[in-house]
Parts: sequence; C-alpha cells; structure tokens
Amino acid sequence: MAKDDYVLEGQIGHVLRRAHQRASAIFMANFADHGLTPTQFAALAKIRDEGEVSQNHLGRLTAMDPATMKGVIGRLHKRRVITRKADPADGRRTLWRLTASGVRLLSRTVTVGEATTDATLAPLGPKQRKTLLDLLSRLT
Amino acid sequence: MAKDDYVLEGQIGHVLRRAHQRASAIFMANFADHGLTPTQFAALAKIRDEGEVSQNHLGRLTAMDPATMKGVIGRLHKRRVITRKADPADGRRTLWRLTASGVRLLSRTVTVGEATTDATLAPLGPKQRKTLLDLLSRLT
DNA sequence: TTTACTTTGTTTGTATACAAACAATCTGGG
DNA sequence: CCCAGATTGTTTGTATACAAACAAAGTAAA
Repeated sequence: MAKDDYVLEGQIGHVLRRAHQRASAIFMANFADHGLTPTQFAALAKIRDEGEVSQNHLGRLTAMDPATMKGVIGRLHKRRVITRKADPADGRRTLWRLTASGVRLLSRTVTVGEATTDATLAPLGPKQRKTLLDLLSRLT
Repeated sequence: MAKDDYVLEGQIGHVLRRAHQRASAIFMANFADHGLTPTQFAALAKIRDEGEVSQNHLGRLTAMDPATMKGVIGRLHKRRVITRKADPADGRRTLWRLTASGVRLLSRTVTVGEATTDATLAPLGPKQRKTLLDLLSRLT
C-alpha cells in the first residue's frame, strides 16, 4: 500500500461527518415550523427528563461543551421555553427547568423527533437500524 | 408508547453527533503536531487526487458548503500549502493545487490519517468496521 | 443575438463546537 | 478554621456549517 493511496471516502471520520450532515439536514427540514435545532431539542428533552438541572450537568447529559451549552441555553431562555433559578444549595449553579410554553413545545415536537429518526434511517431495514445504532454507540 | 417516552439516546441524529464528536477529537489529538483540522485534511487529500480543482467542485467532492469551503481554502492558502490560478477556460473559476510544501505535508500525514481511522474504530472488529462503514454510507 | 437561466465565488448572519483563561464558589484534608 | 484543589459558569478566539442574497460570468434557447 503506497503512501498516496489514501481514500477519503474510507475514513470513518469523513463518513461520520457526512452522515451527521445528512441527519442534521433532515432534522432542520422537519423542525422548520418549530424553529428548533438538534441541540436545542436535545437540551429541551433532557431538561424535561431531569425536571431541574444545572447548566454544566445538562451539558454532560447532552454531550455539549460548557461554552456551547451557554449559547444553546441562552437562545432557549430568550424564547422563554426555559427558566432559571439559583440553586439554594450551591451558589455557583443555575438550575434550569421548562416553562409551560416549553412543555407544550416539547410535547408538540416529540413525534416530529421520532419521524426525523425514521426518515434518516429510511434506507435501512429494522435489523440494520439496530445494528447501526449499536455499532455507533460502541464508538463512544 | 406515550408521547413523553422520547429517549434522546435512541435518536440517530444524537448518536451520530456524538460519534462524530469523538472521531473529531481523536483526529485533532493525532494531528496536533501538524495543525490540520479534519476538513482541511480532506480538502488537501482531494486536491491532490484531482491535481487541480475549482473551489466549488472541491466543495462538492468533500461535502462542504461554498461558504465553508471558502474559509477552509483561505486557511490552507494562508499557510501556503495550496496555490490559486485563474481558469483560462472559465473566468468565474479559481483553480487550486498543492504547493511543494503541501505535497510534503500530505505525504507526511497520510499515515496519521490512517492511524486516526484505526484508533476511532478500535472498539470494533474487522467485520464490524466494514458493516459500520457500509451502513453509514447508505445513509447518504 | 438577446434573453433567461445556471454556475461560481463572496458576504452576512446565525448556530454549533471546543480550547484556554478566568472569577466565584464549594469541598476535603490537615 | 484554613487552604489547596476541584467545580461552575463566563468570555474570547478559532473553525466548521449552512441559509440567503448578491455580482460576475457562462450557457442555451428563441
């Protein structure tokens, strides 16, 4: 194998980047009416799961950098779908929770999220979908 | 299945995002000495494959938006690993090719790229790697 | 040839994504 | 109690990523 036989399309990083691009595009198309990005939706869903959660902890749950999390939280807050509260037990923490509007937005979009996964995985059969999810999870 | 049974970890978009994050992190660690990002490396490799290529066409080959391509090209140009040339046959086009320095940089890093793919796929066996690549390719 | 459409590259604006440095706060060990 | 070290959130800077709007240049059809 010569040094210059490098084929971009065989590199897992490149293939992952393209697959993620495609998934994001489908997501954005499906959520256009709701004005939510994939990370914003992920944050909303996790906040609901937790009920109340600090900014950094939410970042860990959704795999977002603290700096990235700040931006995502800021935009959700500006839209009034989440509210902040000081943590009485820890002066450093800000606790976030859904507003009534946020609860409505989320319950309105959960099915859209599922449709998005379905559309993204459309080229694969049920067994292959499971295999893909499984293999991808193992990379983490 | 109730509306609020949405599990973030089962959404293909989220799983792809995390896998891509991990692959990028491994790439950046491996290429730290060479100061190349995944997209910059992809662009270099494709320019070498093509010999000479226009900016937009390179973008299609590497799956990059024209606006994104401009930034990537600009940074590679600033580093003097690629040079521009007007296309004599089409006044709109800018043709890009590797400089001698770019050729050296690429031949020095091809093995690093392969090591990166290998490290990223480390949790999987040979057969599983092939399956993953195949399934991901089909999503595109 | 003239007009309509397309392609190429640029610019602006928004949204991740992360490194690095920082202040405020909390925790555990002595 | 005190202090070293860790955690939380912020800020700055760099690098994708893409929508939208645009000017310049090419193409094809009438």
